[in-house]
Amino acid sequence: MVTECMAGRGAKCAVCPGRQSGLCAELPKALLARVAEASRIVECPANHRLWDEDVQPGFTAILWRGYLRMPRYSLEGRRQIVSIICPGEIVGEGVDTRPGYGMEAVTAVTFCRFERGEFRRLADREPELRRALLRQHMKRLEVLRWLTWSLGLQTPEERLCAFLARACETMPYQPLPDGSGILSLEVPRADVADLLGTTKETISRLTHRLQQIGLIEIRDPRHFRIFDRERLAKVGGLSPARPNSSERPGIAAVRRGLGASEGAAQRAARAALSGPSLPMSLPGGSAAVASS
Amino acid sequence: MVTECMAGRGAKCAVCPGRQSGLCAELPKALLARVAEASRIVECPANHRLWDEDVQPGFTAILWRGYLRMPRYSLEGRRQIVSIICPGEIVGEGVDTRPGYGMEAVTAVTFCRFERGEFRRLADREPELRRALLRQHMKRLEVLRWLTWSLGLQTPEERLCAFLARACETMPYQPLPDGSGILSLEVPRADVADLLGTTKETISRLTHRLQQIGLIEIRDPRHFRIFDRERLAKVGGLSPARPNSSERPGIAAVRRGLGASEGAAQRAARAALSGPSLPMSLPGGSAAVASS
DNA sequence: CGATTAATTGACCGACTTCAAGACATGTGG
DNA sequence: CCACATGTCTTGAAGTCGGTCAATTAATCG
Repeated sequence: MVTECMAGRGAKCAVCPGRQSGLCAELPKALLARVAEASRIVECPANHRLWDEDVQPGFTAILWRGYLRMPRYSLEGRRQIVSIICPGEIVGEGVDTRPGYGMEAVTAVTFCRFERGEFRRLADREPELRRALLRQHMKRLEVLRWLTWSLGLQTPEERLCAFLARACETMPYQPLPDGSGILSLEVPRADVADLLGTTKETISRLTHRLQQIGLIEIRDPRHFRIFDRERLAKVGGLSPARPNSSERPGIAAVRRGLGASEGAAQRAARAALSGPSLPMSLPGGSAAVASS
Repeated sequence: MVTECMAGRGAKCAVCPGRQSGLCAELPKALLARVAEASRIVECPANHRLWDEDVQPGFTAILWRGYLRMPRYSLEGRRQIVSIICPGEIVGEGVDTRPGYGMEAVTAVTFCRFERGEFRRLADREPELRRALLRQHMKRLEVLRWLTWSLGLQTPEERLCAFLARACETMPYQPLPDGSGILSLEVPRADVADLLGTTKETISRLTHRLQQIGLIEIRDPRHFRIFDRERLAKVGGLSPARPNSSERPGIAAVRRGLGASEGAAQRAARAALSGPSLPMSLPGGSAAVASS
């Protein structure tokens, strides 16, 4: 199942797609070399289980390519995906060592593998690495908080919009001259559903609804044409107003924009109006205010 | 609003209720003294806002007494509480510095306050503190993951049971000779509702339903008599996680035993029947299997 | 190609939200 | 001590979103 690829030690990072994002992007070159030295490259196919929910992972990894999911099951056998790990992110070190959650490859993946304790030993010696690690933890926590918030008080429709908007930053997205772009959804419907706390049926219905109202176009189940990313993000409650997003945003930009929604005062004012409607309800037919 | 209490430096930890739990419990005495030296004690009343959602907190704190909540609002003004902080926990350092989330006192609180950077400087010098801090982060992440999972695929009823079971560990709980005990719910209904992603009405209805079936008894809105913690935990689905020892007594026991009422095996069997029912649905009227 | 899996679409219905009003406690001032 | 206000909690009735079940179509792969 697991193939080890013995690329030349030095060449590793040069060809790593994750080099520019996530943890590695934050490290100075000398340190990066030392980190690379301690690891080896591994790849495994889609749906491979990196570790089971009741087993402590014996290693740490930095994801090169592909996507991981972190599921937890209910007693009835239903599944909630607690996070999707994207290229450049680190897994297993400190954050993911609690039982109850497995780790599986959504797609075929390639990653840098550090044996047990290796990474921690490095971090103990290198303050720079430690700080980068802490920032990674914060990002993970941040994303998880967003998901919690979203599951708590957004509709599936809003969640899907938010998901798609973020996918434009974290998954293959090819901009077209007219401002739209093609998003390759690397994650199957079922996984999206289980991440967003809904069902595949609902996901299907919603994507088609978004198509009806002209937000997206479904070319095939895995490829959407996105017409208006900002509007998607807005419906998804990500960030009402983005200051100056230069093109080619990069992951960091999303994360930053994520929390910076609006001031407390503004929010309080709106709440005081007692208007219970969605800020940008979709014509399609979600609750919205409609009647009155 | 904020009262500073100038207790004698040395005496601080001796009288701190949080001394035995959370971060401080993990530190060696000498280090603890150094940590205490760097802080001062502050208290503030219920509903005081420690910081706003769009403001970076200028300090770090270890909670002595009382409870904090971490809310995030939707655009319509609805609120999701992303975490409840209990005595002994640390806030503001690294984990809570992202915008979008405020921090408010649920009850009157007392805490150890470290000025900006003070704590981080300490952690940079003290590996022990760093490790303890990391463990704290993991716990926070763990709880948040549980909440995410719960919001994703538990019913409000199950969530409430889980919440009550955990409250028996984190809030004043007085055991009675007959095996039951009195739980003082320090958190108002509205906060519980916003934590569990439901409404105060539903919380009210559910507590009364739990009373009807004899799981709890409502003495007054803030005090419940808990008859069977294990069963509560089970209904709440709290078993899969935390085989980790060294936890406070009680919750670890959930995994064993479970009495004659119903075992996991039985439940699994039911699930296998493709019965879509709740694992321990209550007579009150939740789904149940019924038809077939 | 047939066979298996993924995605779609439709019909049904029930748990929860919403809206609204009443009960209950607590506090304030006259 | 009562009247009144305020806030928390409770209870009822109605409406609906989204889950479940089921059946069809599309994609994928030996």
